[in-house]
Amino acid sequence: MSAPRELGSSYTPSEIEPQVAARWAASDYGNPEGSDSVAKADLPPFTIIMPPPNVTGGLHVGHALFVTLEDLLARRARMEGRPTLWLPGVDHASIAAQFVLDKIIAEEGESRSSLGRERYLQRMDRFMEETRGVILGQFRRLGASADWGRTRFTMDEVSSRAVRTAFATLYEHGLAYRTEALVNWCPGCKTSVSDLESISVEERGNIWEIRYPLEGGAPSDGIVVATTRPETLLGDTAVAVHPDDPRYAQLIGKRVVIPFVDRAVPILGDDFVDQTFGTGAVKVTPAHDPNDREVGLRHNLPAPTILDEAAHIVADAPKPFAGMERFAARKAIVAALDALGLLVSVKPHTATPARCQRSNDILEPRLRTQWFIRTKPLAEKALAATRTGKTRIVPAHFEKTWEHWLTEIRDWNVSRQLWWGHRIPAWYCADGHITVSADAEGPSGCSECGALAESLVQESDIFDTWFSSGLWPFSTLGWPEQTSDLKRYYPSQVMETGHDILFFWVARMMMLGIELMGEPPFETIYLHGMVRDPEGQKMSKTKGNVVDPLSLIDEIGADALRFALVSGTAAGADQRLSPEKLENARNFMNKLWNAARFVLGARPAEVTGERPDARSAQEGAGEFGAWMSARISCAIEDVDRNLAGYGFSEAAQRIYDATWAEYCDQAIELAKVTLADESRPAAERAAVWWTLVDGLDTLLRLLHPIAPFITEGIWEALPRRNGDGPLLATAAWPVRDTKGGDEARAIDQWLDLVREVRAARTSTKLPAGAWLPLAVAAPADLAASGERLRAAIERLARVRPLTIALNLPAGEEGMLIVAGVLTARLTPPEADATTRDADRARRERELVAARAQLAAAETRLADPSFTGKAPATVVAGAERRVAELRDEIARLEQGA
RNA sequence: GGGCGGUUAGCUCAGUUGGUUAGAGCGCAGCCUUGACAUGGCUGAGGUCACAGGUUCGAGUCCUGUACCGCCCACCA
Repeated sequence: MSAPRELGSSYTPSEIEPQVAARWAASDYGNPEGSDSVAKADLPPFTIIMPPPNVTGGLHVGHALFVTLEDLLARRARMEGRPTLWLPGVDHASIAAQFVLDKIIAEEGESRSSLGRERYLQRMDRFMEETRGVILGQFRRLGASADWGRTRFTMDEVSSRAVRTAFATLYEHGLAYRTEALVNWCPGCKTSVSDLESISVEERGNIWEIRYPLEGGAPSDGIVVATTRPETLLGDTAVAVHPDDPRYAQLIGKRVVIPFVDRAVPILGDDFVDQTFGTGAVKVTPAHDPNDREVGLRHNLPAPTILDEAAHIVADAPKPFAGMERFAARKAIVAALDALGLLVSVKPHTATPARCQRSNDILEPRLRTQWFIRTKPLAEKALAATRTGKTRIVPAHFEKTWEHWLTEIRDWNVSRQLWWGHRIPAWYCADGHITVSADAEGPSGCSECGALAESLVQESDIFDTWFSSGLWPFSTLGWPEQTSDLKRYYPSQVMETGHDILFFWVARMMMLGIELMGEPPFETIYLHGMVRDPEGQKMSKTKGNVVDPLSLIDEIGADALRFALVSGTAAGADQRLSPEKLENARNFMNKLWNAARFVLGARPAEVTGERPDARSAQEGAGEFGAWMSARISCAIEDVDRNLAGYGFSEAAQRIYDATWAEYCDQAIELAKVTLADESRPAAERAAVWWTLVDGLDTLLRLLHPIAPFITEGIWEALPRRNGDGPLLATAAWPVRDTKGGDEARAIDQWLDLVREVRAARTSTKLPAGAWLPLAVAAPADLAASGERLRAAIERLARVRPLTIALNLPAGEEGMLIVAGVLTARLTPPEADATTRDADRARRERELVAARAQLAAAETRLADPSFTGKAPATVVAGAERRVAELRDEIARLEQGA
C-alpha cells in the first residue's frame, strides 16, 4: 500500500471520510477474530449488542448519538486489545412497520383486508428487501465499526427459533398463560397493546349523572350514578356503592333497571367505591373498565361486550344505538336519557384517557383471550441483579425508577392482532387444549388428548415486537444453539440505550435473559438522553426542527458531528444540539488537521531514518521532551479516568484541551523555534520533531474512538512506530509513561512568564509587534533551562534582548513582572506617563489579589481547628501557598 | 396522587469521593494580515453556584425545607 505522506491543504471531510471508510472496508478489523484484530488472548472479551433500529426508519440524530457512543466504547476496547464484538442488527418493528406499509399500500389502492394475510406478508417481505440495510448503511457513514458479518434481523431464522424456544420454555416454567382479560384495544390499529404503549394525557370532558330507576319503582325513584362514559351503560351489569355509605345502605341488594336494555341489575356494596367522588354510586361495566372488571369478578357478574373491534356499538344492541361509533353513541344515549328524564346533570370534568402511542386513538378496554407473560417472578430476579450490583445502571438514579416499575409490574400481554411478526407457537385442538411447541413444523399432535396435528389450529396472534427484542442479547449469539459466540460473548459488558426504553426493552431483556440464560445479559446499563433542538424542544417533523444527521455529515463531516454529540452528552441527561456546538466541533477538526499538516511539513531535512522509540526521542529533546511527555501522560490519565466512569463529554473536553491548548498553542509554538533554528544540533532538532510526532500520535489515538475518520486519515500519513499495524483502528491504546519531574515543570514556568509578559504588554497598550528588552531573575536551574529555551521565549514573548541572571540588574526603570519564582523587568523604549500609570495599576491589582489570598490562607492556618482537623496534606498545601504568596508579594513590592 | 431530575458567566453546559484561586464553548471588549490553521493567534471583562436553614475547621458538592422548570409512573368512575 502506498500511503499518501502529505495531507491536503485544507480539511475536507467529504474527501477524507470515504477514503478512510474504503480502507476499513478492505479490512476485517470489526470482527474480533479477524486477521486485523489486535486482540490479546489474555484479555476478556468486550461485547456490546447494538439496539436494533426499526427496519423501516431513516437515520435520525438519536441514532447518531447511540451509534457514536457505542462505537466509541467498541473502538476504545479494541485498541486496548480486548476481543471486541459490537453486534449490529435491525428490528422488524411489527406494529410500526405495518403502520408504514399500510400507508404505502393505501396509496396503491389496497388495504390489509383487500390483500389478505398471505399476500400482505409477501408485500411486507418485498418492503423489507427494499429497506433492510438502508439504516445500517447510514450507520456506517457515521463510522460505526460493528461486526457487519454478524448482522442480524429480529425476523430471521435464528431469531424465529429463539422466539419459539423462549416461549415454549416460559410456558413449561408456568410463566406464559392464556386467559380472558381486559386488554388495551386500539380501534385504529385493531390490535391490543401493552400498558407501556399507551399514553395518558389530561383532557377536558364531561361527567354525567344518570338516574337508574329502581326495579318496580317510579322513574323518579332510583339511584343516581356518575360516569364519564355514558355509552357503556348498555353493558352495565350492576351498580356499586360503598358498603358503609349511609345514603345507600338500605338500597344494597335491591335492583335497578338499565335504560334501553331493560336489564335489572343488582346494587352492590363494594369498598372500591369512593364515597366522596361523584354521587358515590358507580355503574359497573365489567367488559369495558378495569375497575368494573374486578368488581364483576368479585361478584360474579356477567360481562357483556357492547363495543366491537372498531369501537362501534355491537349489532345486537338496542335499535337506535346498534352499529353507532362510540362517540356518536355517547351523544345519542345522553340525548335519549335526557328525553326520558333520567339525565340528572352534566358537569365539566378532566380525565386522562389512555391513547395509542402509535395511532393516538383512545384505547378501549376490551375483554379478550390473550397470551400473557407472568412477570412477577421474572421481575424479582431482575431486581436482584441490580440490587446486588451484578448489573449496574448508569446514571445510578435510574435505579429508583427501575425499582418502582419492576416492583409494581403487571403481567405482560404479548398477543398482538397483527400479521407482521412472530406468530405465537400455540396450537388448539377441537376440545380447546393448548399445545405449545418450539418446533418449526409445529407439534405432532395435541399434548393433552393426542388429537392429530392436522386437526390443530395455530394461534393467529403474533408476539409483541418487544418479545423478540427481549431475547436480542442472546438470540443474536445463536441461542438456543450453544454456539461458541454465545459462550464467549454472553453476557455483554454494556447495554447502551435511551432511558425512554428502559421498561420497554431493557427490563424485558433483563427478565428474559436471567430466566433463559441463567444470568443477566449485561454488566452495565448505560442510558443516554434525548437530543433536542437548540431551544430544548423535542425534535419532530410537525415542528420542522428535525436535524438530519446525513446532511450534517455532508456539511461538516461525521467526525465533527460525533464530537459535538459526545461533547454534549451526560448519562441520562438530554442535550441540545446547536449550530454553535457543531461549528465548534468542526473547527476543532480543522485545527487538528492543520496541526498535523504543520508537523508533517516541519520535518527537519536531516531526519531520514526510522522512527525512534518515544523515550529516546524525549531524552534527546531535553526539557521539551520531558514536558511533552508529562502533558501527554496527564491527558492519557484523565481520559482513561473519565472513560472508566462513562464521562464521555469530559473525556472529549480533555482531548480537546490537550490538543488545542497544550499541543497546538504551546508544544507546536515551542518546537517551531527549535526546528527553525539551524544553529541547533541536528540531533536535537530531530528529537524535538520526533517528540512532536509522538505527541500527535498519542492524541490521535485518544481521539480516534470519538472521531475515527480524521484520526485514521492523519495517522496514515505519520511515520509508523515499530510494531504498528496498518490501521489506527487497531493500533494500541496509549499508556502513560512519564518521568515527570522538575525538567517538565521548567517549561511551564517559562510559559507562565511568557503569558505574564504578554498580559503586561496588553494592559499597558504597548505595541504587540515591538521587540522589548527583558531581564529575568531566575534560580540557577531555571536559568539553565531558560538559556536552552532562549529562542522560544524571545519569540513567544516578543522580547529581545533577553537577559537571564540570578538577580535583576539594579537601578533600572521598567515594568516588574512576577511569574511564579521568576521575576522579570520589561523595559519599554520610552515609557510615557500613561504607560507608567497603566503598569502601576496592573501591579497594584496583582498585589491586592495576592494579599487577599495571603490573608485568607493565613487566617485559615491561624485557626487551630483547621490545623488540627484538616488532613495534613491540605494543611501543608496551605503553608506552601502562604510561602509562595509572601515571596511573590515581596518581589512585587520591591519593584513598586 | 406518588417518584425522579434540573436551577452554576449574557447563552449552552462541565464540575469526580466536601479541600486552597469554580471551568469550557459560543457571545462580548482590545490587540494581531508572525510561513499549520482568520474554521486562526494573544490578552481580558464577566459568577452572592435558585432561595432559606443545617452539618463541618471547610459546602457548588452532604442534609432539611421552599420556589420555579422538565420528565416518569398511577384503575378514582
